[in-house]
Amino acid sequence: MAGSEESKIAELKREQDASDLEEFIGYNLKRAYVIVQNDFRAALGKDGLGPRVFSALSLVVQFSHITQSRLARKLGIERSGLVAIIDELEGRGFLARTTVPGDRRVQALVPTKQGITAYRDAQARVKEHEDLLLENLTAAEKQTLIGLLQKIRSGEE
Amino acid sequence: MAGSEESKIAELKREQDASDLEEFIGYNLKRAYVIVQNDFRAALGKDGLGPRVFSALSLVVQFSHITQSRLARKLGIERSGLVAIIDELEGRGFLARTTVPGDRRVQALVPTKQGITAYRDAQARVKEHEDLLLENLTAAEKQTLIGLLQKIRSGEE
DNA sequence: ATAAAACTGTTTACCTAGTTAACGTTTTAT
DNA sequence: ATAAAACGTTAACTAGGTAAACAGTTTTAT
Repeated sequence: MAGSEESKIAELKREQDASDLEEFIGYNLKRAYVIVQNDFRAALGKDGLGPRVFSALSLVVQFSHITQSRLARKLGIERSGLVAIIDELEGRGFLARTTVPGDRRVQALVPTKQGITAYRDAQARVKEHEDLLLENLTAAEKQTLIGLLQKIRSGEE
Repeated sequence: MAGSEESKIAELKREQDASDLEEFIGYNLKRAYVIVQNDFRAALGKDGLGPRVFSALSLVVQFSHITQSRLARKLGIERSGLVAIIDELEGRGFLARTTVPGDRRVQALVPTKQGITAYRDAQARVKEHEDLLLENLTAAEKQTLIGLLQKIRSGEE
């Protein structure tokens, strides 16, 4: 056992904060998520895109002409919930709902030039903030973390 | 480069799903968090404790006579938000708000016997479900994950 | 050919989880 | 003694999501 004065203090401090909760993946996940999400909001500012609107725009830019149903599935949310998100992006002039010749049910989502540049800009700012927030994690650690999180995600269809 | 038929297919599939979003820690964190949180709810059932109520109870059991302010700080939420949580736990008969002799502002939170057994029970069920959900992660991976998440958490005061 | 089933986008009502600002009470500092 | 701070609480608000129902459209069975 470590016997130095420092480690005893550190041990004591850890004991003080320690709780059953720390053992749960879910709890740690949530606490970390809240921190990163707050940083995200700080990165894009008060009138900037919210996390979910940013995510939707990202996918529309990358997968032009995607339908709302497919987009909702990709985001892992219900398509009813996507409506307000697309409304906002359309309202900001970042994408358009366009009709599709073969199928009058769907409306393909097409990013505008403005939407594309807005996304590139936001992407850069978020990345910058995230890098700063996580500066005490090495590149390898970040990659490990993403790998483990995706392993959790891979469980769901 | 891998040349087998399988790897080409796997590569194609990965490409199809790949998006800028996967690079963001925040996005991966959120998606994983949603999965684990849903599992948590499944573990405790429709009328079971919600995640935050469970967390609050956990800390009250472990730190008997804690005040609401200190508890809120431990949970990383505002003390105003804690009121409803404590109301619920008190309503279920899992804890009591008790007056403190020296200070008439505070109300020490004391778990009832019922609260303690309810917590032990819930704790076991959540752990069981979490283990099952994360069965494709090794014990070492889970520990690594927790360590990395706590490294993120350690950034905030 | 026609009826049934399935899919698309949408609205509405609801739920969970949290914040900020204000207030009355009590305690601490000056 | 008085000002400042801390405690628990309420009220109004924001964010993010679900479930159920709907009208219109397309696909599938028969």
